[in-house]
This record gives sequence, C-alpha cells and structure tokens, in this order.
Amino acid sequence: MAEAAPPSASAAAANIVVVAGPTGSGKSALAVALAEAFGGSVINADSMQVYREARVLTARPGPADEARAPHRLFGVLAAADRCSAGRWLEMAEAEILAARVEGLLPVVVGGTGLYLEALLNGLAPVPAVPPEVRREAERLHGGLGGKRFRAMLIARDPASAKLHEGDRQRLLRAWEVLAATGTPLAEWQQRQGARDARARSAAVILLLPPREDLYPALEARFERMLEDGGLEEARALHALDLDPALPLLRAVGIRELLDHVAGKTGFAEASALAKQATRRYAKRQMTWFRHRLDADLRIDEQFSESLRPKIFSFIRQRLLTRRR
RNA sequence: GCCCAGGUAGCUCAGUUGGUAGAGCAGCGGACUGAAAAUCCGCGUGUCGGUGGUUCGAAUCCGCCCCUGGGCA
Repeated sequence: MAEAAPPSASAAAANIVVVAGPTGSGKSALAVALAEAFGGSVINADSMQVYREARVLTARPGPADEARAPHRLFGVLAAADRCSAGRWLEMAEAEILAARVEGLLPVVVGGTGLYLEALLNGLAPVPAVPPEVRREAERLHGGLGGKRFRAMLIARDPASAKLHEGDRQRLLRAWEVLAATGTPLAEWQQRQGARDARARSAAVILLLPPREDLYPALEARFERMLEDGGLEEARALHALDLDPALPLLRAVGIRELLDHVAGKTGFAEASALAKQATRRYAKRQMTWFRHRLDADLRIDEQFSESLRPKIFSFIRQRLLTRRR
C-alpha cells in the first residue's frame, strides 16, 4: 500500500527543530551542534535560563557556545522579573520569525515541558490577568484555606474539581481567570482548539538518558557549578534582596544555596538538598516528556558526539521531506 | 583462638510473651495550558545472613556455619 496517502494531509517539511530532554541530558550541546552545522539559531525554552543573574546555576551556555551559533532568549530577563509561558511564547515566536528572516534554522532547546507544549500546541487565548485579581485570589485562599477555597471555586467552575485542595498554584490560576474574564479556564482551552489548529511543523528530538547515567552526571555537574562560582552567584542574588517568591529564586539549586547563604543550612546539607532536588526535577521532566511530548526521534542516552551521524541524518531528512 | 554486640527494604533502624514484617530517609510511579527548575497526588520496593531443628506456625526459641564491629589474648 505504497500509494493512497491524500496529498492534502501531508504537512510541510520541518521548519523548526525542537530539542527536549531532562536537565543534564546534553540537549544544549546537541542544539549548538545542530545550529552550527545547519546554520541555525539556538532559541532557549528553559524557564530559568531566561534570567540574567544566574548563568552558572542555571547551566546556561557560555561564550564558547555562543561563538559557535547565535543564542537567543538566554539571560534576557532580570532576576527580579517574572517570565511565564505566555510571555516566553511571545518572545519565542518573535525569535523564530527573526531567525527565518535571516535564513537561519530555529533550534528551540529546553527542558520546560510547558513552554514546549505551548510552542507546539498553542496556548489558550486567556487575556492577561490584572495583578490585583491575583492578589485578591491569594487573599481569599489565605483566608479560606485550600479545602474551602476549592469548594468555593467548584461552585462557580465545576471543571476545577479535578484540582487537588493542596494545589494552591492551580487553584489560584483557575480562580483568577474566572474572576478576571468571567469564563472558566477549561472553556478558554476549548476555544483555543478552533483558533489554534495550525500545528507547527517541527522536528522534535527527545533525549532520555537512563538514570544510572544521568544522576551521577547531575551530581558531577553541580560540583562543577560550585567550582565555577555558583556559590558566589548565589551570594550575589542574595545581596539583591529580592522577593523570595520570584521564579528564579525558587529554582533547583538556587533555592537551596540561598538558604545556605542566609545561614539557614550548612553548606554540605544545602549541597545535598540541591542535588536531590535536581534528581527529582529530572524525574518530573522525564515523566512529562514521556507522556506529553510527541517526539519524532527519541534517543535513550545522553548526547555525545557518537550520536551525531544518526541525529544529523534524521534532521537532514526532516528538513527536506514532507511528513505523511 | 576466646568473650561480647550485631547481621531485617538502597541506607539508618523498629519488631511487644512465636501468628510469614514497618518507620524515617533515599527511591519509584503519576498529574500538569501564563509561577512550570513551579505546584500537586500516589506507592514499601524484603530469599528477616545461611542451614538444620523445635512448633500447627519461626524475623522471634535451640544447634551449627558464614560475615561485621568491639574487647581479651
């Protein structure tokens, strides 16, 4: 049956490459290699590497990498700033467009599943929620407690029954969207379907190394971060005296080191906690990618030079040929 | 060589007068639509050192053996 595929069903050849994988899987190295070889621009899809003040602790690519290919959306926001899936998506769309204008292949790389999903499948067109509505949500939640807050929310938005009473973050989001727009979040998501039918033609590569390789590598990487000035970076962040609720300050490793710098924990303890948090984070990423990311090429090992031929020929093919 | 004290989950250890085992930590599975490196939910994963014996029944009692730590030589 090598005929019958209706031509209308075939999507265009890939015009963007996505590299996903847990922290420490070598995706950054792969992304630079691809960008260098195919004339691309590396676009960051990592929610923490967007912040300027933590190059070491967020494992951001260094000058040597940046010399090999253009890097975009790395370190573009201040630590005091707050990124978000929506904000990132807007920036990423702009960078993808800019790359194309320059004739560069966009190579989007990152471990933030939500961002990649937003890029590949779109985001519900919810208008921005005013900060005072968010504050009102926090006030209400603080007064009622999770259980009653959830019950109150379900009365107005039955779909939010899927949220657990302890999941403050999602409860707040559901409430604020309803309060600010009068429309439940689930309904916004349904509207998206109609508006957002255009699927991106991306070639998605997923790196999924076995844990017995990944965990030791993560531990070694954390040690290297400390040698490379990670602790000093944490001290500098601490000196900025920022709101501890800011996204960057809650990042894996940073949170633990800040506790240490503030005198709340010993160094050895902070370091052990940071390593553990990193492992748990990698595990969560793998869960997301395994279940939610529709990869075109999945590699069950860390990126290394020996994988080049395999990955490169896959990309070469996907850049030229149409998808079924 | 002798005398003690131990050998139970990946680690540290509980385990009451015998009823095939449970905590902490580690770990594992999962969810996820603008804080996502976030937030949340769920799960003991075990030849109880080995081997004979006593018993209806042994992680628990007895014998022998092996291993570890300490002491005496």
